[in-house]
Amino acid sequence: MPEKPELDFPRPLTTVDVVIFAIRSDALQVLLVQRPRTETEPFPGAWALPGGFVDIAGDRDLEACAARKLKDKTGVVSPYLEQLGSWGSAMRDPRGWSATHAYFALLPEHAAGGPLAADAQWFAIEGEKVRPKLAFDHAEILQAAVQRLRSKVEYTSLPAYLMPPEFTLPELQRTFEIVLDRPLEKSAFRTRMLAADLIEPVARMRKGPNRPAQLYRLKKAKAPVFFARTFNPPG
Amino acid sequence: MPEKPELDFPRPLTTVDVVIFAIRSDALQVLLVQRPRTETEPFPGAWALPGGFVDIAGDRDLEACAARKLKDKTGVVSPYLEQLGSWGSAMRDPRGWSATHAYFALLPEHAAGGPLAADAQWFAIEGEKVRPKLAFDHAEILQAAVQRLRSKVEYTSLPAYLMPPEFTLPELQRTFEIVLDRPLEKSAFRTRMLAADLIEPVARMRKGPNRPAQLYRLKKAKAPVFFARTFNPPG
DNA sequence: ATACTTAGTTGTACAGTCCAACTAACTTAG
DNA sequence: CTAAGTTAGTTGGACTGTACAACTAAGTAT
Repeated sequence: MPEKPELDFPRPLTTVDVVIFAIRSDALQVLLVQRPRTETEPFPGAWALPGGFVDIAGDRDLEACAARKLKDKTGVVSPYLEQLGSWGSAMRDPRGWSATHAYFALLPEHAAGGPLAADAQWFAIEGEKVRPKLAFDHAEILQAAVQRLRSKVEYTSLPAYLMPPEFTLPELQRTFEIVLDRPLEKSAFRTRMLAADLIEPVARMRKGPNRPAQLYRLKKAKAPVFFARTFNPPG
Repeated sequence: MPEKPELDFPRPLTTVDVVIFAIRSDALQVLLVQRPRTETEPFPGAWALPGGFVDIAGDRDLEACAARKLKDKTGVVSPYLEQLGSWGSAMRDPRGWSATHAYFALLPEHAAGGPLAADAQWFAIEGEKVRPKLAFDHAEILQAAVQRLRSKVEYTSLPAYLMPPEFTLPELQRTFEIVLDRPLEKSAFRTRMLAADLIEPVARMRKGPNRPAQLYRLKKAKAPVFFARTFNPPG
């Protein structure tokens, strides 16, 4: 064994990628960025998750690095940022052994409407994928993010982070349904949401062509609520 | 901007750590290793999670690296190995910016009884901690592992991986209770386990000083089962 | 007024947990 | 041989929350 063997080990490339979700046009969408068309870069011109190398001089930790990359592309700070997992192997990046730390973020509708970085664009989720072929193993990471989001939406209040500051219960239910891609039962949904210490009514109504609906807002600084059951007990 | 700026970025140290759980002496225990007492190593003599640097020449991917480290310390292959998350920051390792990919593994009782590496030892979980002070941020990682395990045990069949090849329903319930650190209701537990397509009876009974109990085994190659509810609805 | 649409409630059925009491099968003490 | 003790396993009633469906409420449009 040589001295200081470990520090002399070659180190993997280390990146952070962020899967940024929002509801836009009544659909679940994800933010992608187009890779530069430089020949020295892998996957030139392909779409990829926003992300990049950890800056060990500037980034305090992985989450700060993820928040920075999110802010770079959207200009906003996400109300919800969760670590998704890490992917590392010899093959995933043609430049060599690399590992990425993946996060996923939920942006409220109004925040997702703002200006984006020039290379960024929203894409609708279709199934667990997105239409363009993604760089690296980002299709796999995106699929894991969609699965994780859907599975948590079964028993948590995560979609509340996708809502504007004030919203009605039918709008909240619609957001759950968009994420889950299946209809939910109205009365059970209302019972569950109102029983949770999650939202509170505001003194206004949403007026439309039909019966007005009560407006609610998230109780302040609210962490996601965990429910004791999934929505539909399985088969 | 210099050319090839990113590849010339200094890279973080990259490690993999494994939180290995087993039931021993009717308690949830975790495997720790004692760090070498070499002066050039950080935390000499302290207890730490088994792990170490990724070998980019030998390890195909992160999970293979975790499985290798598990095998090094216990000699066995875990029936359950799940990624827990990653921790990376400028401060967690005195040698510089480092990131670790943490996994957690569940060993069946009989596999956890075998010979260990010389520097390895089992420790009981007390609360969400272990008695010795751990190196690096391993106390935080261990705490996250215990929380993840407990939370998943509320609605999955994970403890089945901690059981020997044949076991009774009361033994399985006891394992759930050890992990959750709280008693469960007998009839609801049996209903749930038998309704799940998880275990099957074998043609033998566990004989003891009292009424014999039916022996079961896991249905083969069984992925963990997810239940639609937690055990005790909160509130 | 009447039809239409969406918001919100109500009632019955059902699934599964909670709690408690019960029966079953074995060992040990006397 | 019987009685006591222990653990395995079942049963039944109360309760919680979803499923399904029908209902009422409040607005707009014709």
